[in-house]
Amino acid sequence: MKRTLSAVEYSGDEEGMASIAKAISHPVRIRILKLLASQQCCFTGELTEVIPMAQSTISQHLKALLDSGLIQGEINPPKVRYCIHRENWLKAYSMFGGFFNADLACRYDCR
Amino acid sequence: MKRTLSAVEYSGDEEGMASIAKAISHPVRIRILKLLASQQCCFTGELTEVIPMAQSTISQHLKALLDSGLIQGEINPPKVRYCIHRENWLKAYSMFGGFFNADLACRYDCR
DNA sequence: TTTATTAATCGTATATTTGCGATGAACTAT
DNA sequence: ATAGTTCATCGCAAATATACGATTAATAAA
Repeated sequence: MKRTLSAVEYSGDEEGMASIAKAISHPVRIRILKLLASQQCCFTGELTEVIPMAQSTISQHLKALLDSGLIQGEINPPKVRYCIHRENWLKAYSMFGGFFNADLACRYDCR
Repeated sequence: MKRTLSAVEYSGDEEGMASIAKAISHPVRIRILKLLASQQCCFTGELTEVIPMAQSTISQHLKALLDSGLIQGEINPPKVRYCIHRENWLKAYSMFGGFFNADLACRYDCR
């Protein structure tokens, strides 16, 4: 890609929000998160059985979620147990809540 | 891309969330939304002056936001006035709020 | 040690996203 | 009618994302 020389500078907030949003911008990752969040305790790789996708693909999506910080993984050989990363989950909650706050946005009607 | 024949079926919710998330998965689109949301009244194309990016690129991002439903545009020749789409904005608020609801997710600690 | 299980990673193919300049469309003003 | 303004769209190039099968790594079980 032809990249701008003087690239736009974004705030940490802007990049953070975008990064979390990107993590949940694919339906299968939303499903994975819902599955993990609905487990009483945490979840392992039965995801592969529940979601009709190649194991490698699901592993890739898990990595994306890990990188976003929304989940965490605990190695439990030969299995790996994934679960929601509580702290970051709460952060995301307040992040999106603050962003989509109705009071901040569109105080006046546009029409 | 080699596409799965029997693609995973997603719920409307899953696709809706993913679609909105994708719309805000780029920092410049977050900035645009923040600019629009912070305007007392609505905004036009001064975005081009405020954001150091080619006009065509910004137009593309605006289109992406339009398609997501998060903003709306009113043609006001030769200008176009963009603003937050209040109703969909509120929908997004409750959507993300419900998703990241702390009670639903991670009731138990994983470690 | 050998075998089985689980999951990450590699390599590859294809699709999508991102960014730009150039052009075109729509409308105003002269 | 002509020129100017604003913005969308086109066409291109490069980066990223997505999906898969094959392989590898790590460990448990035999």
